[in-house]
Amino acid sequence: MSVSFASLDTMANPVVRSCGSAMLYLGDCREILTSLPSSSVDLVMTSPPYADRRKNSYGGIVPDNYVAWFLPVAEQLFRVLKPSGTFVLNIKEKVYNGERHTFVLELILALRKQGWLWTEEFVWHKKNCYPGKWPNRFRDAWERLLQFNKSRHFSMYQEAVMLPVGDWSGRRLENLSETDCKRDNAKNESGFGKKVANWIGRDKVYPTNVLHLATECANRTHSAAFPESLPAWFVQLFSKEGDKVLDPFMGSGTTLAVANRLQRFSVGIEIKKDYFDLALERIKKAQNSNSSLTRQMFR
Amino acid sequence: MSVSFASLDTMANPVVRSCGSAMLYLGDCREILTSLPSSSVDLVMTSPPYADRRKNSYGGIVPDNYVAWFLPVAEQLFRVLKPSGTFVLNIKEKVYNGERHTFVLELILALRKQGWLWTEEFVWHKKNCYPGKWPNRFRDAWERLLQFNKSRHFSMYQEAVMLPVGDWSGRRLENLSETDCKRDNAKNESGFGKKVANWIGRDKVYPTNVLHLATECANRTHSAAFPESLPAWFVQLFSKEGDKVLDPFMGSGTTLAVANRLQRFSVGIEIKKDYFDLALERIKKAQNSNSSLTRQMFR
DNA sequence: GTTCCGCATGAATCGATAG
DNA sequence: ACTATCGATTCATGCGGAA
Repeated sequence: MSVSFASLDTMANPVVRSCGSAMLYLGDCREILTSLPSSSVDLVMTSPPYADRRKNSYGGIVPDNYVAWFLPVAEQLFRVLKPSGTFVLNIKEKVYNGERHTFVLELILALRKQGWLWTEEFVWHKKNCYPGKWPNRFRDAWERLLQFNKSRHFSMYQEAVMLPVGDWSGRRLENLSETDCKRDNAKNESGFGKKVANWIGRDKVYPTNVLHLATECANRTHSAAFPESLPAWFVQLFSKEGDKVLDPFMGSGTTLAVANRLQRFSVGIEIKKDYFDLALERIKKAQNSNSSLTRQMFR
Repeated sequence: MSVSFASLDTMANPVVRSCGSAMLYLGDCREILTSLPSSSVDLVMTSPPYADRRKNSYGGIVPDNYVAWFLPVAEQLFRVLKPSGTFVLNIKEKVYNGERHTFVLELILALRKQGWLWTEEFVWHKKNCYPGKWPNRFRDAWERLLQFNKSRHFSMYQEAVMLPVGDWSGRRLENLSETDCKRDNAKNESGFGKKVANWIGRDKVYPTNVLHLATECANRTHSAAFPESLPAWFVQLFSKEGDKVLDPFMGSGTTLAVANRLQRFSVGIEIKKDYFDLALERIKKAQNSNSSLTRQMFR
């Protein structure tokens, strides 16, 4: 592991840290993105501040201004993304005055006008979503994962995210005792999904556009924005080893840590210093340890 | 069960059949809706014909014209719905030229301009979705269930859709063991794991806005677009016994049959005669038998 | 009567072929 | 070129027949 220091002389207070194959920028992504070369990124995977509830960063964007605020960023993402690349946006509108806000819908329409193709909308089903009880509403247990592309011919590595056959969740598990479950789960920790398939020893099936992942509560150090298995799934699906993954709203660096561990080059940008430091620390650790990714669960 | 004949003298070829507490209209809902009284319906639950690229198919609505086609219907629905009522729209955009079409997004925006409140978007996860394999896309396994209201104060009977543990009797063991595995793996700190154990002693659990239902595809008697448990859930959630439920795109009458069985008054409109006949026959049968609703499964 | 296995069946989508 | 049609692909589910 090597840590070096670099500077961008076009900016006022440039801070860059590289750690292995990861590069972390501290600053406003609207600025920093302009310094990245065109058509150099294979996958942009990000969960922008609003979905993260990080209201203080980026001046607390109110939903009505969200589209206008996001479009310049998206324009840069379009530029730095390879023609065969993919842009995955994790977002979910909140309730305002009793309604779901429409800024995500408007964002999709605006991005298309910008030239993006709205290829797909994945659903992330959060199994253990935030608890709560309201008289006119149930708990929100899903988020959008919007897939955008520059071209209809983009890179997709479906085999990398294949699943054990559906029989696994049905009859198979029924016959196993509880101790069997525990034992096999322990095995799974090192395998990141593949082991599960081998465990059954049967054919694999392709997943759907619905992702079943539990939100991680295990990590105490940072408020888990999303589980590692979420970016891991998209990193494996839309990039291969040696590709470059970009997260312009890095946060605590979940996407970067995963991309790094999966042998991708990664670029992260974060405007808040405490998050930046957190992410850097995390990448360093990931660089050293062989800690495994959390097991993914899809159905 | 009584079957009577009525006529609407404002229309050219009016056909109405009433069967018990259900009333079925044969004709174009844009016309027939105008004959229904204002503020008389508690729940509109419908799954309109999807926009389709084939002209021969039902309705033959081109996606680009979908919003313009739907708005007059929605205007009438707004009129006939009670202020405390709810409008649930089951819809999903298909892929056109490699992209998800945006007409659903545009429809939501247009409906809001019409005065509707976009209260919530439920996700119906179709566990057994249509098969297929493509180089750039996975199978589509979810549909939208858009909830619209006239007012922020609408009727909602959450207790009616709470998930009784008893309903799981067939698969409870599987569910528990599965969840136990996850708990052990996640080392959950928030007490979520304990909750799982409490489920056994607890009577009921509130659902989320994600519904897990399989499509009833190969049902010999009738192959419905959606399973009965889907409308059953919303009928129970947004209406009570003696309320009036309307489906302006009745199809084979799944929603009506369910509403009828749940002691609601129901009104169905269908433009195609073969579907109309099918629905009528179905209501008659439902009127006679005490067949239970398909078991619902949420996770 | 149970359980198990085989089979038809979908609110799908792409790419090639035909008009 | 642009649109309509068709074949190939794929998998959870319910039903019927077999053990």
